[in-house]
Order: sequence, then C-alpha cells, then structure tokens
Amino acid sequence: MKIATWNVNSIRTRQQQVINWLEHNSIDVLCLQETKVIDKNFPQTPFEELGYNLYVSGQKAYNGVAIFTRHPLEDISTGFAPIVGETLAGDFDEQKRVITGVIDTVRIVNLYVPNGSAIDSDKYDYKLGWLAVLREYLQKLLTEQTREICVCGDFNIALEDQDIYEPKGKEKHIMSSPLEREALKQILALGLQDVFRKFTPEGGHFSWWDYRSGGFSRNRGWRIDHHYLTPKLYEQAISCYIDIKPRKQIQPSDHAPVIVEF
DNA sequence: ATGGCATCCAACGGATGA
Repeated sequence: MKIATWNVNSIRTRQQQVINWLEHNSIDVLCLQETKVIDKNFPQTPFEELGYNLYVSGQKAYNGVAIFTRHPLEDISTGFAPIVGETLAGDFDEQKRVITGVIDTVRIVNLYVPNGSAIDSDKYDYKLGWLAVLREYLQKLLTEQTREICVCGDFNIALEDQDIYEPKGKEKHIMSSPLEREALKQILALGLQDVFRKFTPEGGHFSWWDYRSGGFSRNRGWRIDHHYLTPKLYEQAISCYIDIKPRKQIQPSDHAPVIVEF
C-alpha cells in the first residue's frame, strides 16, 4: 500500500498532472493540499474514472484538502471541531485544512498547516495557535483509538537544519523558527515518527522549492511535506521517497509528492 | 530584497503563499 501527500497549489490548474501521475504510480491513498476550490466545483469525475473515492473539504481561492482512496474511507471528519469540540476549535475550522478517515485499520490524517507569513505577523500567531489545537486533536485520536495513524500533509515546517538548502540565518524565517519547530516537536512527542528519516538519514532532500529565483534548478529547497507514523506503522514501512519528477514539468506545483509504502 | 513567481478573484491590482 502506498500513501502519498502532495500540495498541488490548485487542483483545477494541476488536474491533468495529477491524473498523469496517478496513472504512472500505483497510489492507494492520495492526500492533497491547497486544492483552492469549493466542494461543488472540485473536478471529481476524472479521478473517479481512475477508480478513486474522493473526500474533499475546500473553500474559495485558498487552502482546501482532499483524500483520494482506492477503497472507501470510513469515519470521515473535517476540521478540528468533531474531535476536539467547538470550544477548542474556535474559528480555526473556517479555513479548510484538516480531513481524516479510516482505511482498513489505519487512520489517515491529512493536514495543510498554516504558512505563517512572517514571524512578527498575526498569521504566525495563527499558525502557532493552530498547532496547539492540532496537538489536542492528535492526542485525542491517539488516546481514544487503538488503530495506527498516518499524519501527513504540508506542515510548512522544516524540523531540522538538514531539511533546508541553506539553514544559516533561518531562525527568523517562517518554517524554521524555534517556536514552530518546538510546537511540532511537542506534537511528535505524542508518539509519531518521521518515516522519511527511517530510510534517508542525510540532508539535501527537499519537497518544496520557491518558484522565484530559480529555486528548483538551483535546488534551493525545503523538506516541509511529511508522513508522521505511529510506531507499528513506522516499523511496517518499506520505503519513503520524494518524487521530484512532477516538479520538473511545465507549470508545476511548487511542491513535489512524497510517498510512503507498506 | 517590502525583491524574484504563481494562483485566485473578478481585477487588470490585491491577497496569499513559503
């Protein structure tokens, strides 16, 4: 079984590329972020014709997440509120960034973590607040359920310096500032492991490259798209890799898909 | 580098991304 995560930066713009990629890769579960479309306008049919079940949670212009699965999902929910309650979720569910469902004995959690804009901005505070609620959300899922969990998506955080092409001076940069790294480490301390590092200990592997200034051709990248697994799933994983081929195409997403295989 | 490039809305410039 292969579970992929891919920030496509608009599913309507990237529709044909995602179709081509699915036709050439045997993906069982595809978690998408930044679909950027309301649910009724999501291009469902072409993906259903490929044999996928679609579960979407979108909004106009921004954010949006979706899960495609070969076998139907169960126990699906979107946003924080169904798991942590309305009080703790507050207004965070106005932005569509969370969708989850169960396949076989594995719960898939697909996340689009807020970008944060700049470390002295309101959006950065929003990112930290969102991560605090995410911790409660995952703690609930981990303690109330006995099944294994795969938490994947665009985290907009590079946890270690080796996840950045040039880490020097990045402590004041979003995606690598100490507060957001600490917030993510506290989430992983609940009992989740970065499966990419099971197979690839060295740095220099990235999942996002800036469109500007030739980021990709100069390999000025960041590894910010992740699969975090509970221990038994982590043990069962047989590979985890970043597929940079779609990033080389004309009019690509700025992110590459990341795949874990069991 | 308040830079670079891409996407969306419904403008033809502004917001957002990371």
